[in-house]
Amino acid sequence: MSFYITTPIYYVNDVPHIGHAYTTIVADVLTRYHKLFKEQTFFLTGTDEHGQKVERAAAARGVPPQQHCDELSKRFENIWKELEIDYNFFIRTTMGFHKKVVQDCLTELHEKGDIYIQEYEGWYAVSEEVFYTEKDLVNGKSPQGNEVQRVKEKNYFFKMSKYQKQLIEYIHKNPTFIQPDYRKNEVLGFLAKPLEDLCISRPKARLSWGIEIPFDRDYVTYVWFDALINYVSGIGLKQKGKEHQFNELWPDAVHLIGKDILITHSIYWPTMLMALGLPLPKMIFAHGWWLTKENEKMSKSKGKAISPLDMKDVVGVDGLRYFFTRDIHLGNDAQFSEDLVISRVNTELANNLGNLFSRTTQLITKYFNGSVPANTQNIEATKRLVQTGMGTADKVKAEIKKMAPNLAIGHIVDLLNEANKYLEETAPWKSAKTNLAAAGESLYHSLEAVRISAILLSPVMPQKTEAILTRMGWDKELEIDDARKWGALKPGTAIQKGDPLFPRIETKD
RNA sequence: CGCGGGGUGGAGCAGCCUGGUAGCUCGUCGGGCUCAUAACCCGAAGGUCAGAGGUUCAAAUCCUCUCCCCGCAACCA
Repeated sequence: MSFYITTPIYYVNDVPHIGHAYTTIVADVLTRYHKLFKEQTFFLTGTDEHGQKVERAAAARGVPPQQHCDELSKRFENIWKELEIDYNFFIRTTMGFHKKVVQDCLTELHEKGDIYIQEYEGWYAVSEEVFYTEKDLVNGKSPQGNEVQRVKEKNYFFKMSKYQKQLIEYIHKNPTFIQPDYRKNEVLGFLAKPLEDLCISRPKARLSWGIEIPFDRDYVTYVWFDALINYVSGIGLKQKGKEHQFNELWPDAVHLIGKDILITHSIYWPTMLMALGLPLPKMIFAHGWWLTKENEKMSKSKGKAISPLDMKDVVGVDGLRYFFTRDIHLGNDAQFSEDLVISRVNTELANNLGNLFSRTTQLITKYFNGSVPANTQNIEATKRLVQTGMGTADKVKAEIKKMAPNLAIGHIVDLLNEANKYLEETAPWKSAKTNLAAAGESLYHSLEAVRISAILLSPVMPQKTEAILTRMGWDKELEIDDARKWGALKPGTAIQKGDPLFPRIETKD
């Protein structure tokens, strides 16, 4: 059992924004969880680099398109580094091996008869270099108001329609193939109408920045063929020596996407795979959007106040990762604002986790010379806490398997709440004066709650949780089994005091 | 009749598929504690679940209709 997750490849010309960051962070968090579960994982992301926009942007700058892409692609790689994204491979559609795989796929489908050439007529706006259909035209001109002329052009088409019936059957037989369920219904609704075939080429005369069609050197392939293939080329399809890796990973593939590209991923891509005789990915999961407080989609024009990515400077990278994972039910839309981020981070990270850790370590320092007290279980309340704590790891795992990281974190927060209550109930700051053993017991178990929570939160906040665990002398490689074992922390271990790991963030007003 | 999502105490949401005392977080109010990052703990107020009709012993939950928000609308060379 392995876990292979992909993000879409981002259009290299785009400035990295909240949407890119959200998808990528969620993919990273899920990957790290599966690693914690000791599964083989593979996380693929990258950039989509061909097409007219890139060609034009490069020309406008007076640089070769490849150089333009090299520079812009780096912006994504750099920001992923900042956001602690730990991908296995960063694919770029301009990489040689990828082009080769795309061409091999095109050849295969051409030979099979699933790609054919056909002549079309349309209205061409010379100044814009864009084709329009009859219904696009406004008063006989392009939507931008430019002159259009009638032009004929030949292009290659993929026989998508041929696989429509097969795809519908597949979706019915595999109810979790497209998630959430309501997205599956949306796709089935789309498939209720006859599919048209997919145009997959552009003549070089109009677009040269693309992958050349191997059986017709006057054309390059366009968008979908170039881009979607990355999901299989990136893990070794049609590459010598990588067959094993490909076969191992591909059937477990999860495509994490935004809901805007649901149709391309749930219809174009599966039919392409069917034509290529490849199995379909295990799951296509479409997530929702972050909206403004007014429930509007975030856009550059509207969100001028604060860039969501700048939130990492306010709440830290781990704080932002926590918010993205915790504050939204994967699939749905949710609101994003500075207030919401700060509030979530303050209540759950500063007040709940940070403060619990802080009070526990300070009491241990004060009454036990900074070394972990004995693990006894004589107090009634201890048993209840242990009971909750032992079950947390499996609850977290179950929620992650259901693609519900927000609920997974919810179980961890529950444990932390329990621990805070426990501390209140057992009041070691009082009992230390009359019954040191009882105080030690309650501090030991409070600390265990923190240790287990930290291990279980490590996929979400790699840096902060490492800092917590280091302070309690826990330097093992993290795995979920250690979060199942209540009492694994060795009595006598030295605890380091330190500054608050999650300082409260003060709001301006 | 384009497709889809949503309308649940002041705010943000869960619950709806598989009907059966309306739940969570924040906020508000009162109390406790004082180890801790003005944190932590206990308690309270506050909702006829957008509206109407229907099915049912029973509906936020199923069906029908209406109103209101919000997205998407690929391919279309």
